[in-house]
Amino acid sequence: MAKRPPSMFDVAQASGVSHQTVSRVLNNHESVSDKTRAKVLASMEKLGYRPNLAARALVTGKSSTIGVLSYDTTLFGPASMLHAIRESAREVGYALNTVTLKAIDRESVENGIQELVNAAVDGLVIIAPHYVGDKPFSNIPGSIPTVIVEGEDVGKIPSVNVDQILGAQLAVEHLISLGHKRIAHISGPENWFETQKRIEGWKCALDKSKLSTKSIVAGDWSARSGYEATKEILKDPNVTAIFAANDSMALGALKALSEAKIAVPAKMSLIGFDNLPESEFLVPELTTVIQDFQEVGKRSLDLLIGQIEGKKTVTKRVDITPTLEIRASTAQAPR
Amino acid sequence: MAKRPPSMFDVAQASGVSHQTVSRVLNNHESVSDKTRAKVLASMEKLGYRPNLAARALVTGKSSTIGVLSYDTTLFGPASMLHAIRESAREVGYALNTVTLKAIDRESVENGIQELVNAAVDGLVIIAPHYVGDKPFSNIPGSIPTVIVEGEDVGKIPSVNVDQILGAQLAVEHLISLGHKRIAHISGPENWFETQKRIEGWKCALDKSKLSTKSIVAGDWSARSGYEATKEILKDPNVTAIFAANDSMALGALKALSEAKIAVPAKMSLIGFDNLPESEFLVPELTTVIQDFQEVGKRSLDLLIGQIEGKKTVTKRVDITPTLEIRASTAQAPR
DNA sequence: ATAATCCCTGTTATCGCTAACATGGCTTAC
DNA sequence: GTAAGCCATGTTAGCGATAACAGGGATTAT
Repeated sequence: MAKRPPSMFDVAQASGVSHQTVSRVLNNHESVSDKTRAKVLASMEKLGYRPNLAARALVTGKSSTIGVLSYDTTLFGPASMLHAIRESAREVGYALNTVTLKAIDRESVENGIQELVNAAVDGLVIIAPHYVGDKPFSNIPGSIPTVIVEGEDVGKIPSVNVDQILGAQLAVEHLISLGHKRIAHISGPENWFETQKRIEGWKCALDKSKLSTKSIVAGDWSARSGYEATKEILKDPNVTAIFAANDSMALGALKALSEAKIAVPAKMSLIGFDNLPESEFLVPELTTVIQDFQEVGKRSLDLLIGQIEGKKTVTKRVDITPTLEIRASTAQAPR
Repeated sequence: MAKRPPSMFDVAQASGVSHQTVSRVLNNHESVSDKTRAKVLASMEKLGYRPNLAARALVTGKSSTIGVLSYDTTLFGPASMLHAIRESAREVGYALNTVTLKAIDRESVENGIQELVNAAVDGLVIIAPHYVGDKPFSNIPGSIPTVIVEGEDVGKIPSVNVDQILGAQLAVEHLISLGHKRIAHISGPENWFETQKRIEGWKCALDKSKLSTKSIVAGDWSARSGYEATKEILKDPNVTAIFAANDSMALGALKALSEAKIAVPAKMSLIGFDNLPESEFLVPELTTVIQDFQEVGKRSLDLLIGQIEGKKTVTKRVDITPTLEIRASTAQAPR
């Protein structure tokens, strides 16, 4: 009843060749005559042959699987990157093994890495944009190709990064050009690289224009935190613009501003980061910084595959440039 | 240099036993003396031994991998379910192999299934909530345990479903109880089960109250489509409430209403579905129907594992009850 | 005391595939 | 015409684990 699925030997027998020839056909080896190849392919089709990946993995030592370590995949950013990575991986014949981090301390990250290493992944993509200490990850075997996404490249691991500082600068300079003098920032959680970089870009832009007042409140990326942070910021009546480190927090800010009866953008300009699909349909349409998550995911995988296939020219670092999308939530500073 | 990782034989040698004893220790086989076990465990630790999963998969015929077929994982719903499934799977020692569907026709679904079957998954979770024809999926080998999430159980495949009809009824009845007579519906894309069920619930609730006017416009789940649909709906000045089939479309509706200078909820009540994390921070806070995606994911996996481990009592169908979350976007119908 | 039983451990075969080497027929070169 | 070379194919040997059976020593039963 539950008979085994056909193996190479079955195919070999059915087409009157050796199993090795079947293997050669399967791997597109060149020295197989067209006639034999056709015969074998026909038998495979007829028997419904499917190669046993475990057997192949065992003998080649390659699992054709890429490990991805990521933080909360229900967030738009990670979800988008993961999606792009998955698609790209599929195109080149790799499956994904994803481990999701619950906490963001060093130990969790190393445990996650260990788990993927144990699963014998051929390569590793680490999307764990938190600061977890100065030391490079100790438990990535030297033999496993790795790419870090949106993380500081401790050690010499190739990485793909969006230029967060530039993104923040674009946002803040836009506000400055509209005449805003006091521009508050709702940042992300402290131990994220993205948080630090965006703060840096914000500060840098303010400094360039000799604006010394830097009011900042930390959020946690959630709409709720943006809402709370904004209430805090509003205690300073001189603030005329808010730069939120992501769109969700900007959305929360919008609510707080609405409750305080402060019109956006007439009395307060607001700018976000990420460009959620919904952001264009907020009231008012949210000005934001676009980072192309798809591109980040795709490039990460390219970089990783490059390493795995052992290309000579290994790029050490890929930078993605964010762009400013000006919509209706930013306007001239009120006089 | 690139020396092989230690195998069972290395561990066996280091601890002076046979490789089979090492295997027994690894699989917690009972008849191994405590002394031997300790010795072997020590050697494993010392050598940094990691079992080769490919070898195990080859001999046991089990890959310890579960295949998940899903549609657009950047959407909140699928992403949440996937997350829950992943976590639950990890707890019981299974990895996930996810294939994402680009299109929603029958062929794509069957191709996706084929891909996962080829990858020798031990079980299959299909999150493909589209209507793809009456026939059961032909290419799921009878031997592969399967669970369908949010789909019609064609054939006899166990499924996990949120009671979408009930959810829609809760929403619409809430509007009716507030005195609304003309309640428009922005539906999802036609070939989704969820779309059909929510339409059914909406119609059913209207019928119960003898409200015969049923204006409906289809969207595609996106905020943009909700925005467009609402502009269409507003051509009928008698509509006083809109039931959107998800929160994103409700968000788009909010924008269209704002542009038309129709106050929510004073002149128009609005209700969504899904409860996005952001929905509570929209202006006004969005009344919505909560479906517990986490629970759906978790239960799906439980059901699948039950089948895989061959439990006798196989539940055929799990129903999850949605709940209505009343917030500020719904109010008494204007007189 | 001898046989039966059980516990623990070892030996051998096997899973399905690829790598490496072996072989045999045919072309090419001198 | 024979050596050399090449192409297409076959043969053998593992990869690292588990399964099934075999066996030896201690304990228990007769």
